[in-house]
Amino acid sequence: MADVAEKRDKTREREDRLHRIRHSTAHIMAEAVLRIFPDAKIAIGPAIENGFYYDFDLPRSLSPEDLEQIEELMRNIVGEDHEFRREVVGRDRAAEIFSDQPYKLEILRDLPEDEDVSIYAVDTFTDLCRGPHVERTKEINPKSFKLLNVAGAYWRGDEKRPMLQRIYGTAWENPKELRQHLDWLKEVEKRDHRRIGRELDLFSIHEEAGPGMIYWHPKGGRIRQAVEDYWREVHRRDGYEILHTPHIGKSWLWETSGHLDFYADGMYPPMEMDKSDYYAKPMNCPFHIMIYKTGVRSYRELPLRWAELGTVYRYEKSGTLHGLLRVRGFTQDDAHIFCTPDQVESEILEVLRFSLRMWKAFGFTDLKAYLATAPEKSVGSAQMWEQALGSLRQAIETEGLPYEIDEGGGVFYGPKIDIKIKDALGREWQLTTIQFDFNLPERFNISFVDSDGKEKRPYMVHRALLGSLERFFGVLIEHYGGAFPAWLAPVQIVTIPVAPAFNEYAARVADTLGAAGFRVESDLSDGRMGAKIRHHQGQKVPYMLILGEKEEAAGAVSVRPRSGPQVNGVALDEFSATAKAIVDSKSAELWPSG
RNA sequence: GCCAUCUUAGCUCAGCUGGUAGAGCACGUGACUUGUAAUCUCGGGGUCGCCGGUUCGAGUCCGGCAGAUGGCUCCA
Repeated sequence: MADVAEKRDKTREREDRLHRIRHSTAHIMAEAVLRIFPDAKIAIGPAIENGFYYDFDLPRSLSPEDLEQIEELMRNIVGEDHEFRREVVGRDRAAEIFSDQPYKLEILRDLPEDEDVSIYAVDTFTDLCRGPHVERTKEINPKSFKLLNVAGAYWRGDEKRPMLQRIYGTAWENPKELRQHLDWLKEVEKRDHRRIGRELDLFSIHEEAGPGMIYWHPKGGRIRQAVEDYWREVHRRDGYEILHTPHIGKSWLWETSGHLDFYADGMYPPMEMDKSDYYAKPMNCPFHIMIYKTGVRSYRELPLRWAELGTVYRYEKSGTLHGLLRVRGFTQDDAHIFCTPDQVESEILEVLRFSLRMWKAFGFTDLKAYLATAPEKSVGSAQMWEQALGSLRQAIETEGLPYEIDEGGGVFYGPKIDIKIKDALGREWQLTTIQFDFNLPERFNISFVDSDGKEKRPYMVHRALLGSLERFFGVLIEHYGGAFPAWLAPVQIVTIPVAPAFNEYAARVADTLGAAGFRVESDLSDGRMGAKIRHHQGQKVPYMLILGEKEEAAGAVSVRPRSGPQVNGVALDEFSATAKAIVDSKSAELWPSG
């Protein structure tokens, strides 16, 4: 126990130290920028994950060469070993110091009146700042920070305010950590799903046909099919029914749901037909409610668990689109649960468990939940919020999932759990969401007949586990770097003859394995075997089967798993059985070790 | 949508201060008939993102538009 506490203290100490270093480096950068642009207006410059930034209002835009120059200046300043001096000053004095810094004056104005105002000075640079900082610049290693890029950023994040130039940098305790971080950034770039998507021929996007729209190629389609097959199977097992609903709906539907009032900006504009306006759906829920309303529902038929791989369209601003991760058309793995108040707790627990099982199957085990409570304006009674929140919290705690409470971060129509998953590079992705909806049942006036014969309002829960198939695909690609486990790989096996004389055997083996249910190809092209191995290794095919005279004579194959050493002379039946077991178990391992 | 940068062959990229486009990979062809991460030969392929301007002449300079990239913002 003491060890754990000690370790936690050490971690916190290190984080604190890094925070000081980063924040102080940001100040040094501001000084360097001011030396080059004496008229620059400075905004804010905090420490962030892995580094820092500082926002400036400058007479001209910065170039990469400017960054080099700034970085050089920073090293000089750091090398001169200046002291960081903290001083508490009166407001008037502060206003005087920053009289030609309008952004600082604005911050000063917004600080609570009873709070001390502190300033930090280092060398020639003084900043309005709460701190903390390092004591002297020698605590910053001149070889352990690097400026990364320049980006536009609105003052105070408000698009109506001026656009500033933000310089991002990364800073560490020592050069080795910096190098590791830069390597990590390289790895991130290598795994970029847009690059891998092209290299492995998985998907494409076409500006001339509509940005933000995903075209799944045959190999991407195979992966999607494997995902969907699994998804349908586990939903069936978990008592869900699968729905299919239209892509467009008349304005009545979106007026009733409230989307046109609250969400019109996010919707594609209407198509007019027969004097009615039709909208592409941004969500599936109203359609599911229409199905709910086709009959009188008894408490005996609840809970209803209705799922749909429903393709929705949302207008996303052009600047926000990003590969598969931010798109305008996508397929949600959506479901709506209609249940009685008594069933809420067990339904939520089951949804959460279901979600955890699914993530495990896809190879994600590091999950964290975020529980969002009521925002200022909300619909639904306090008692409903309380019960719903209680069931969410209960479920998280029962499952022992780490979680944080996002106070007031909920949406107006109900509390929710968002689950973030951590990928192989330690990045968090928010995909799963489980949300109560107190709004739509009201608006569409849905009900069930309870055991006492009275009509009551059911609880409605939205949930998407993978989120959207497109976004999930992007995360999956980056998580595995394109080296998918055998059950997901678009091509699971390639047979490679050592020479053309064995083409016939390679084709026969491929046929046999194809008949056994594998996604298999034979490479009978003209190239040398070495070139074929290189090619398919690059395509990250899980199994290459090398076939020559010895193999053919024995009815065997030599297995070259994507990872790990080749296994020679495996009987074809045995290979087939072993590979099938690995595929069926969704294992990340490709071959039994030992 | 906003700021910055970018857009040359299917992909990755060269093309200096303006003088009518080039490499590697990929693809096609022919040869070789091969045992573990690139065999050799020859060849096809680009209205240099689109529109306009400056110029005797624009891939190159200027303007507009589109898209992409890095951010900001948004994501009831």
